[in-house]
Amino acid sequence: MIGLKEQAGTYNMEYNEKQIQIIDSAEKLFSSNGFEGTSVRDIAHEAGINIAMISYYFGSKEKLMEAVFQKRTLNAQLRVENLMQNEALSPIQKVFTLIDDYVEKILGQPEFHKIMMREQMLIKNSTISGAIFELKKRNLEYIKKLINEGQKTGAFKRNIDVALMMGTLTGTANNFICSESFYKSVYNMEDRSEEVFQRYMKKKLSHHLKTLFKATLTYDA
Amino acid sequence: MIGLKEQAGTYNMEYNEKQIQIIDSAEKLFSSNGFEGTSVRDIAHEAGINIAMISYYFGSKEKLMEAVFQKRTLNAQLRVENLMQNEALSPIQKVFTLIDDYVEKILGQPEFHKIMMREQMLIKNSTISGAIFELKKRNLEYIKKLINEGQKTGAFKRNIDVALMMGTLTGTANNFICSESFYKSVYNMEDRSEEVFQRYMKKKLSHHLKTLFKATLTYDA
Amino acid sequence: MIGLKEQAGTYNMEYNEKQIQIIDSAEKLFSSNGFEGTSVRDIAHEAGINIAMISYYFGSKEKLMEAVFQKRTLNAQLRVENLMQNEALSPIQKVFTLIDDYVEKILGQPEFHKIMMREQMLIKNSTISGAIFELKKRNLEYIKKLINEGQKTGAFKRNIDVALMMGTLTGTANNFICSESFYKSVYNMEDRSEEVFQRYMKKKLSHHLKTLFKATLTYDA
Amino acid sequence: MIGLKEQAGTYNMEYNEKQIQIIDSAEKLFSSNGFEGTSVRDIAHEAGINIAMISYYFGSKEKLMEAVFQKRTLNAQLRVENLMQNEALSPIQKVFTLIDDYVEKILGQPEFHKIMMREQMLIKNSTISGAIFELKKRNLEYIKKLINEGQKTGAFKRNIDVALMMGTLTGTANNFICSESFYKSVYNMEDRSEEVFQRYMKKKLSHHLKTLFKATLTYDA
DNA sequence: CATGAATGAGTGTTCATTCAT
DNA sequence: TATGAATGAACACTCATTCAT
Repeated sequence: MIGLKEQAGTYNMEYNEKQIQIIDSAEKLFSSNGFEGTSVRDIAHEAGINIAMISYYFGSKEKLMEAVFQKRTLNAQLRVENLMQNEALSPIQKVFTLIDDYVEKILGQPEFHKIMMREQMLIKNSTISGAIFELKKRNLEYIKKLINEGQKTGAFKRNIDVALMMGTLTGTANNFICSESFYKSVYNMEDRSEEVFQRYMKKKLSHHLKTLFKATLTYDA
Repeated sequence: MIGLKEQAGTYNMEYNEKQIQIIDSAEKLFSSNGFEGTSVRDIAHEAGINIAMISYYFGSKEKLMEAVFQKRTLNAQLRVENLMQNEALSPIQKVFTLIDDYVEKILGQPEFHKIMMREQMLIKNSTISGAIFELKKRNLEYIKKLINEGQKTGAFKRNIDVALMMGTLTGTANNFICSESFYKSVYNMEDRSEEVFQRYMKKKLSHHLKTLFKATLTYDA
Repeated sequence: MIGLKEQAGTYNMEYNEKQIQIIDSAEKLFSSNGFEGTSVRDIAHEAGINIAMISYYFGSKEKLMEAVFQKRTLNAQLRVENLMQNEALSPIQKVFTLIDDYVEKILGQPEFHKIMMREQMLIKNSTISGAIFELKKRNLEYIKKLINEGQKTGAFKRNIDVALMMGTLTGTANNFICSESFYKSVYNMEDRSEEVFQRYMKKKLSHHLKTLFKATLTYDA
Repeated sequence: MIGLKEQAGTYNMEYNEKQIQIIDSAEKLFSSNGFEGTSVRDIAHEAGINIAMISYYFGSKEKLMEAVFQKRTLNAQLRVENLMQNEALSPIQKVFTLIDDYVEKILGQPEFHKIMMREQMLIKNSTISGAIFELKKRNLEYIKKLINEGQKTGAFKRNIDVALMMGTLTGTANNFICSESFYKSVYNMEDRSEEVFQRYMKKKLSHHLKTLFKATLTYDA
């Protein structure tokens, strides 16, 4: 309990092996079965630890959820910021990089993003949904700047709804991870390994989004 | 229990007043609080009926969920079929109609679509996720035909990934209903009535998707 | 664990600083929230020591309780013995001194006496309730002697039930500490400091009991 | 649950057989082992009912406690009121009746009064301790009137602290039920049946208190 | 000598469901 | 047909205690 208070809310908290085990198991189960659909017993069993440890380490099931969230969100922000400041890339190249990054991230960690989606969907505002809100707002600002850049140089057309474009990016990717089996069937890849399928889809999804964005950002209707 | 077996799985089942009350309450609560986050007691209370009625009428909480799903999905299919057969519309007009239809439907019944999303996300295949799968497959075939039509007339370019286009349509719309409060904030409409905001967003979202689709379908990179 | 066995049951055991901290915190919390209502975590936190120390020093929560009891009871006995042997006082003066002593003791350490009351009430015989039993028996004998003295000199009337008189003394005082807020309200002293109220009540209670005892011991019905 | 709300707080609530079983078992166990020392599982087992029934019928363990309290307190008040209005009795006769009543009640239901004592002792104000507070206040007023009556007729002396007299009455009786085994030993009645001992002690305790009160109320120091 | 980590049994409560009527 | 009563399993969480260091 003592350790708990010291760590709560900090970003540099370092988890020990058991805590990481718990967080990973929680991530997996939350995203498979939902927050409510996952019991602390399930998590403890999956992680191979005693039930009481979860309360011991994280205080509560919800706090554990927050830990899952924080641990994963941490680095995402930094990457976007760096990209924006890279002056070697043209606006459209930046957009493409953004797409590649996002597709890579979301297809590489589908479980985690499912959790985030689920949290967003809830009406009652959890700590987490608030954090997601802030994250999106920040990202929106960065991307707005990026689009503006392109518009100034004439590379992008005017009248672009950046928020909805962002919604299309995340929405399309989220849609994919929620419908993996559907896409597997569509592309006749039911028998391929998960890895092969994922690599294939990363390419496809990335290409699709790039086409989409390039057309929309540059094509004058 | 007797009535149950006769009804299960049929499409033309007619529900009595109480059953409809139950289904409506269930839809509302499931989408607000999730499937696991909603208790049968909550549903019974919301519907103003006895707890036991739910098991009595629907057999189980899950079966009730299926009933919610079936009731709402029923008509959707017919509309798509009709649209496809309408020879008065050009392919792009059909695409636009499809978009309008979908936006109208999803923003008009966000609760229901949230349920569907949640079900899709689950790993363990429920009856419902299977039904969603089939629904999507059918829709995909229709839309593929529609795109082909356009490609034949030269209105649409080649190399279009219809499945992912569909994913973009549904994904963008789903993303919106999951992030309503985010968009409200982005468009500075926190103080507007729910109705006004919804009407505004229907237009915006529809326009965005049309631009997106027109550019992507017709612009040759 | 090693030190434990040596200490258990002895009367002259000397506690170190930490142990005294623990005992004091335990006394405070036990009397506020009851034995079952107090967790070792609470005690550890109150005492500012590690949870494990309690088991380490005292073996168990119950043994800690016994330590609380023993520490406080130790000196009480000696004072009664001394009083009885004081030949300078008349029987009624001894009774009055006894009353003053008891009131002083019980109002000065209400927490501790609440614990004792609680232990006495329990059906299942704890080590402590046994110790209380013995304590009361010894005290009864002393007081019987005292009353007999007075009866021999004719100062006290015959037919006095000493056990019940003792019950009245302790019962009245105990009743007070269990109903402090009631008495505070009765005497309109809600706003006075705890100290002022306690001093006031010591006087009142002492006077009341003296009147009671004098009347009962000397008044011939 | 529905029935619960209708009944809560009412005085005329009628409990069904199972509810009474639960209340009786709860009373027994609470008074033996304390509130915290009694688990709902214990109560369920003692009452021979399912654990869940306790929450079902009473909402919570605490509410059950309140039910125990309310059920028993109900009639006590009425009896005191009636006694006060009885014009056939002299003040001292009323006091004696009060004593007889109280002794009868408390020795007849020692378990229940132990619960009340325990609740009173707690620092954190429960609903019950509040109810006890009110009960005592009301009773104090009645008894004050009674004493005043006696003082007007000259039967009782002046300068009587009614609150503390009441404290002596309840304190002495409470002390007895908390120390039954002590008194059994004192009066050498360890081998007598519970019934015989109780009858004997009712007489003794009643006599003691009457002597005490008569002496104190009438003897002019 | 001292403690953070860990445990398994226990807590009160809520769950979806079934039973008796 | 309809329901209040009842159930056993499960829930998140806390407990006093022990262990490894």
